[in-house]
Amino acid sequence: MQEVTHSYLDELNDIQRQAVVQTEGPIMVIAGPGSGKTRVLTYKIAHLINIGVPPWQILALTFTNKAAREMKERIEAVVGSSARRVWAGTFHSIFARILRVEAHRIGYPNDFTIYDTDDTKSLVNELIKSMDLDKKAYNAGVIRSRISASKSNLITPKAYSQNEDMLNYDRMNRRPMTYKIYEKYVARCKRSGAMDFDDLLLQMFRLLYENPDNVKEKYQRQFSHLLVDEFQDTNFLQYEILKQFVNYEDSPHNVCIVGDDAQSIYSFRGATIENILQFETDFPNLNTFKLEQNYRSSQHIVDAANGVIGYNRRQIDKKIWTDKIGDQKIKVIKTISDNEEGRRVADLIIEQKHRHNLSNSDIAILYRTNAQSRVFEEFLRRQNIQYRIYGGLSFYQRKEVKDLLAYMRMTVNPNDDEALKRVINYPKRGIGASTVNKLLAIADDNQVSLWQTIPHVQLSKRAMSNLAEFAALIATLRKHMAEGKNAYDLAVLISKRSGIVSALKTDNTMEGVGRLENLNALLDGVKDFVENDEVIEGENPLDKTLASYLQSIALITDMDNDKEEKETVSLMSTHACKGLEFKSVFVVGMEENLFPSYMSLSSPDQIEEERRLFYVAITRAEEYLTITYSNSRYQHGQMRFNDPSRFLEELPPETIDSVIPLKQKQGFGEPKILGNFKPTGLKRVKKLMIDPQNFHPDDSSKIKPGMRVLHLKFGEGNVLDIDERFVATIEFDQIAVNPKKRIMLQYAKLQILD
DNA sequence: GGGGGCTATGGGGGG
DNA sequence: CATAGCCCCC
Repeated sequence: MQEVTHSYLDELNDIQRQAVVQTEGPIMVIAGPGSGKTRVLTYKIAHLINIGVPPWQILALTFTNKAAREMKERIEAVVGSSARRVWAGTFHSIFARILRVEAHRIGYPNDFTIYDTDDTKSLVNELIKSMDLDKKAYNAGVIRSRISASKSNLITPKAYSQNEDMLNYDRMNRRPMTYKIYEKYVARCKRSGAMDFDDLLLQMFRLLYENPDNVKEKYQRQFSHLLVDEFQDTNFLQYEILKQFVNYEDSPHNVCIVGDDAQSIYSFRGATIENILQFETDFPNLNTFKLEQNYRSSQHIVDAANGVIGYNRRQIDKKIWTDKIGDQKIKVIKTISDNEEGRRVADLIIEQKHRHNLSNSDIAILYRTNAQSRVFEEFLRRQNIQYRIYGGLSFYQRKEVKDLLAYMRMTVNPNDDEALKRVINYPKRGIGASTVNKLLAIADDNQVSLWQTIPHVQLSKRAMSNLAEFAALIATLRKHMAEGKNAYDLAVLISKRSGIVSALKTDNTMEGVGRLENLNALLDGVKDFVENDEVIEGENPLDKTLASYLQSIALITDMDNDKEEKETVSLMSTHACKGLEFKSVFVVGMEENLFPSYMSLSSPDQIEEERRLFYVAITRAEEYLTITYSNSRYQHGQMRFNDPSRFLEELPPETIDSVIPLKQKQGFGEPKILGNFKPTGLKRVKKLMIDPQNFHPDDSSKIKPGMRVLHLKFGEGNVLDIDERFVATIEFDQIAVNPKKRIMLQYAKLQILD
């Protein structure tokens, strides 16, 4: 009725608009690459808010934090700051947030630890060892993924132990005790007050399904409208949770899923396209919208993508088209070695930048495996081209960072067995494997955490006193936490008291210095967290506890860092590139055994998934697409000779520029590092409005309405109002979107200007 | 219990 | 090639 008055609707094509303005009932949007999918999602949410749906009743589940953040920013540009109260985030982060409030209802502490992949692997390894199993047959990674897959399909340890198919499969692979490891694994996580990534989904499901204190109705009422992005990448469990939210008596089924079967690339972690088909069955009065116009790529790229994906058998019928002008064909380049490939790509980047006036940020290099990034780094560095690697080892996975985080985890939740194992003897305090094994045995007998066994263990005098010292350390840290110290003060205290800092200070090697820098970067990050003083209207008051900090970082990935950073060439895996676009894209390493991966060659389904992955990669390009492959490359430490990828033959010939003949060049000799590049991971790039040197915050109790003040991040502004909770409303001059910020004076760093 | 040096082994994508 | 795990010696 009022839709005509909303100007953003003019920015949509007919189909997009129909999908946006239908605000009731189930909707499915099949969205080809570059078809304005994000635009539909964001405008749909903006539209819901405009017609009066409270933002906090909207739940939007995305695939990455980055996608959620961008979506929120774009909604905010349309409807203002109320957009921030939309529940937008990844499945994992949204459910973690809910579980922080509700976990006690299903037998977990609300301050539960989140185990990352390393933690779970270490736990599985420990169980394999303690059960005296052959660790060749029982590969921790394989067992871990069996457990993960079981959870994702709602198969409990009990169901597993009664499932003849799964047992047979394990027997055939000479690991019949897998079910037992699974059972012990679950018990261990439980008594450690820990959830792994799958638990964030599984326990969320349990919470809704078992429905203690009618908690399900609470969330069904709260979330009146659900939206799911990248639905093709959801697994069985995620879909079951979705249905728990949506299916109840007289439910309006306000659920909108957006996805593209052709871009389903995560079956290895349980994603299933079946969910799309199932959705059509489960919601028969569904309206389906197909977005087929591609606004991103030029004709040849779209033709190539259509050509390639046509080789897949099963797919939802659609035809992607574009009216973008441009006769740029796809370049396919063959090189003699992986080194040569790196050099050619770097040279071409220089050339493109000059010839087409591109900047670094217009360019991406996409590879199948993260290990391929090395040669490109090397040559980009030589050419003095700024770059950034996304993915790979994230900052939070570095050893020294994990060590300090483990102490923080122990402080928040001392029952966290994995954290305890990590730090009980780091820095060295004379508590070795035999002591830990004793603790493990007692813990197992009594089904308690390692921490809880400490008062009961019998050891030699010396071991006892070492152990008592460790326990006292943790108890002291916990005392400080109970006294209300904020996360930063605690983190500094922990880094000193634990001895981590002094241990690293004695190491004067380059590595040691780097580690210390990383620790400081971590502490800076905690400081950042504590000093963030912006209040989001209607949200809980700012929580600066260590537990809250740990929660805030548990689910961030390498993709989420440094969003402000520009002017770098992006290097990332083909998986990580989903949802992004660049003027110029290089898809490298197009060889058999690499892309498609040798792991996928035996199964037609997996080859099809590799093809979809290639489809995703090439559709990132707006204007220039360059594909390279190499005659030879170092793989697994030795020289390999792979054939060109089968996917190259599937590119329609008329979309390809003549294959550029291989040019032999002399080698460069020893690589010379030209400097001026930054190591990845430890940067903390925050846009500051002013030079911190010139910033001298005043006592915030002196701040009064009408004053002119300076804020480190937001710049100059006028204090409009201060309410009874000492939250100031300040309008900042240089903030374009929503210049009025709510700042909690308790944490505020403000300098008075007049 | 700690540390150094050697051997064996595995090496995909990510929340 | 990188790392985990093992053995041996202190």
